Amino acid sequence: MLSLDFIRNNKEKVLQAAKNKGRQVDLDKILSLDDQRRKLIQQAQVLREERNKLAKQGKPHSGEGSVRGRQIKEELKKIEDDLTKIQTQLDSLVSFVPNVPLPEVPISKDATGNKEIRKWGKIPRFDFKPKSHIELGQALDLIDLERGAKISGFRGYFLKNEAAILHFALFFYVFNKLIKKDYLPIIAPAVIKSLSLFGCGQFPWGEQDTYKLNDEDAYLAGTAEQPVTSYYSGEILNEKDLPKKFVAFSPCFRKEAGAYGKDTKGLYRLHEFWKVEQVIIAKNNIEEAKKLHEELQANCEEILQDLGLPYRVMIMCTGDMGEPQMKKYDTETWMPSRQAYGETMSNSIMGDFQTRRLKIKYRKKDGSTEYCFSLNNTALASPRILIALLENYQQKDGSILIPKILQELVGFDKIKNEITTL
RNA sequence: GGAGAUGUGCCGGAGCGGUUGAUCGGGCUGGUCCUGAAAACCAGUAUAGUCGCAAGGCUAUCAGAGGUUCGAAUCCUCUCAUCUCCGCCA
Repeated sequence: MLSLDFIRNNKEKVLQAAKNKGRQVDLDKILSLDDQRRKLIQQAQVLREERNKLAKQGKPHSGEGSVRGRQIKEELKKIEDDLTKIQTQLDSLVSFVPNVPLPEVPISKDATGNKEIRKWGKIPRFDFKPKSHIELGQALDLIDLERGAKISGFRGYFLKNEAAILHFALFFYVFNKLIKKDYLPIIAPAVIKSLSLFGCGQFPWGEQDTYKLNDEDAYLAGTAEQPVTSYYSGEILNEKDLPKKFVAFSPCFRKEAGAYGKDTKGLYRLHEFWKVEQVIIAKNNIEEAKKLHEELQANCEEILQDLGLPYRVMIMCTGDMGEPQMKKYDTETWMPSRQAYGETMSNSIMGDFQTRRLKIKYRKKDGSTEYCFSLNNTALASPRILIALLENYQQKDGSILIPKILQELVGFDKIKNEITTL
């Protein structure tokens, strides 16, 4: 959420940003509502002041004071009702104003405007017809999509045998790696309240992509970003404790409401997956935030390099970034069956967009307070990463090699070309 | 799921209709003293909104939302959270 002051003083900038992100906002309406709001607040304040003065005289029960008191009560009631209406309307409109991208972000309507900034690794050349992870999964009894659909529904899956072990080992490996870099390990709840979802900017835009439970205010998180960024909501942190770096693990649930017919086969687009996420709560300083953003980026690239998976890094253009974001890198990993890079990590600077909604501040040395900045990047999401892992490492004999770094953890160095029952 | 209790500032803990944003104690920050430290003493120590160039004023906030009243931390209703006991259960 942007502050009304910022909107007022940067009207053109905000308007342009919304346009570049393909969003419509009515800033004139917002500013005029804000004017009305402030007038009403002033009127209410004057009345309350008078009421307080009368009350302090301590006149009991009847007399002139109580007559005026009753008048004030009525006038105040009317003003407060008007104010509530305007405030509600204003809050709703402001909550829809997207964040302003940084100057270096390419301006474009859609994904075609994303720019590749870096590439790593060699795309494997197979001297045989490589299988997709679906075929491999079936041949080696690693993935059961049929029974997944039978039991869980569309996009359901079972991971079995070595794939199940690999899935676990990847999380553990990545978790430990980031702990060694002084990220605080945290396991986050997946059942969360709308506060978190609104605070992170998932709502109001992404409601149709979020599972709502039957309880009054309970949703399934789409990412640990939501619970973990909200962790300090309503709190004031100490400047000396910033930045707070988390490595968070949680299940993730997504309805994929807008994705019917997209990536319907295999492990690419699922309703339910697990993820290790990096989350940072930082000072309100864009230069520092950019450094941390690069750190988050370096971490996820290091993970792909450890795993020996070829990838490229994209800077996302205005039209392909979310509303809360100021700058975003997507890291895409090579997936042979797609003959393309597929998104595996997403790294964003949110500025104070989320922290303003969540009311996360920090106290500076001079005693004043300011909204924090928030950032987050995937560390590893599985099963999606298994696509790259299984497909890139497959061998002519039908087996699949395991990256060195995981071998000790999983207890084998290859998935043999035979159905194993572990 | 059933029964009961409780929710006050960074923490502990008063207050139970009328200058209470809130006694007091602790903590924290600054200062005095001291070779240094401790102790002691002095001062300061919430957040948000709003008006103002500023100094500063005003308003709101005692879990949250409503209500009663001229006036609410104090009374009423609902919600939420926590604790204890029973039941169930990884």
